[in-house]
Amino acid sequence: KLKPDLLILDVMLPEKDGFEVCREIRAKSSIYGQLPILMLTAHAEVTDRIVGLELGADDYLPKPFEPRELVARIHNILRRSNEDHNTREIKPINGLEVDVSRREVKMDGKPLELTTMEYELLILFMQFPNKTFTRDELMNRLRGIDAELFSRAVDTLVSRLRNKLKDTSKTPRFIKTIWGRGYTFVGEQM
Amino acid sequence: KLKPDLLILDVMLPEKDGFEVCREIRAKSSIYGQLPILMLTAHAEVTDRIVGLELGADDYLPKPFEPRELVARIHNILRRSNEDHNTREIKPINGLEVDVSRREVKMDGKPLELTTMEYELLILFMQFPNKTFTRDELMNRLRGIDAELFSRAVDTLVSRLRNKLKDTSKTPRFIKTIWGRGYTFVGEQM
DNA sequence: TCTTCCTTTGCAATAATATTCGAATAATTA
DNA sequence: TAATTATTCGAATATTATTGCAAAGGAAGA
Repeated sequence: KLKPDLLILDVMLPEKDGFEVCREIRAKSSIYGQLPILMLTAHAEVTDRIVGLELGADDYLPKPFEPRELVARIHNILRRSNEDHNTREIKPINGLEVDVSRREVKMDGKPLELTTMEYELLILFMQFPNKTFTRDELMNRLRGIDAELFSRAVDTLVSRLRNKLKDTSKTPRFIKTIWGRGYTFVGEQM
Repeated sequence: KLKPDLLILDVMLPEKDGFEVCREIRAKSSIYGQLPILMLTAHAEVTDRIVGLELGADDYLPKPFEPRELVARIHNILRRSNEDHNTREIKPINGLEVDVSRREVKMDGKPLELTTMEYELLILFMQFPNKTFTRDELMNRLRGIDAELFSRAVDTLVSRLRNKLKDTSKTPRFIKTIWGRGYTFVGEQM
């Protein structure tokens, strides 16, 4: 599964036009509700630009354009969206709080020092509590597509994270092993 | 005192041009370093747009423009920059005091001589204690341009600032390295 | 305005660290 | 018992710290 940082959207599409796509994405406002959108179009008309921006595109670039300008605009959007992106909250679960913008993790109020991978793994888990991830899935989400199938790297990582969370596989407070399948992060208890 | 939310900057100014102003704002003043800037110009040249965006303007609108488009763009920029981009107090932290109006820094009561960059870096840090900045972010806010991705300039700067603060990376009193991510200025201790 | 001197800053090279992977081994579960 | 998972440790990899040097920038004086 892809996790896009930015959508470059051409207005000229075979089925429906880009405006429609843009509106739909913004309207559904699910996971991609805030996905930065850069509209690309041949129409240099002013009205088009207005429509594009009002529909919620983050920027608008008429064709033909200079590659350098495209790059500059992409940089610009990403820089801002990273700041916004960081605002996206992860709900505290079971005594664990994560502040993404500060890259700070607290367990029972005390700050926790995590390495890059440990941190990434944790926020991935916390974004989808109770979802069972296979090792493959985790590998792909954490490192891209080049997952070694027979690697026990994930186990190692989970082990280290558990260790820092003072969690154990036998009586898991946070990360539960789903035997023969993968791992899951336990959400709220009842 | 003014607390602007947005700066609309005309490129055609009597003394110096808007590009210069934009660059200076982005580079010199960390306080307004994040102020959204909308550049306005008669030059419809592509190169102008490139320059404007690379200097850190948030958007660019060539004259003549439709009032509706201006409004749409303003909306757009402000939506993205909901965060408080306004001046923040710089509170003394852990023995470090900064008097912005005098451009004076004191550590444990003794004055400290910092260069421009070191000073800017420090007040940027102190405005957002405990926030983790990536190198990119720091570069953008300090120099106002999209810096080379693989430059270690920030490391150098941090190293020098640490040196003057008598700080070390191993047992940081002020600037902590977040491995694989960037740096953070440690706020109040607990 | 030009020149000179001094400071600052970025870059590159190198040294120092931290992290991550994968194999080996121990432990656990079906 | 056979499979699967947990943990540990060293090697390989990735990232950061520091320092010297040259270029850029600024201030002061001619």
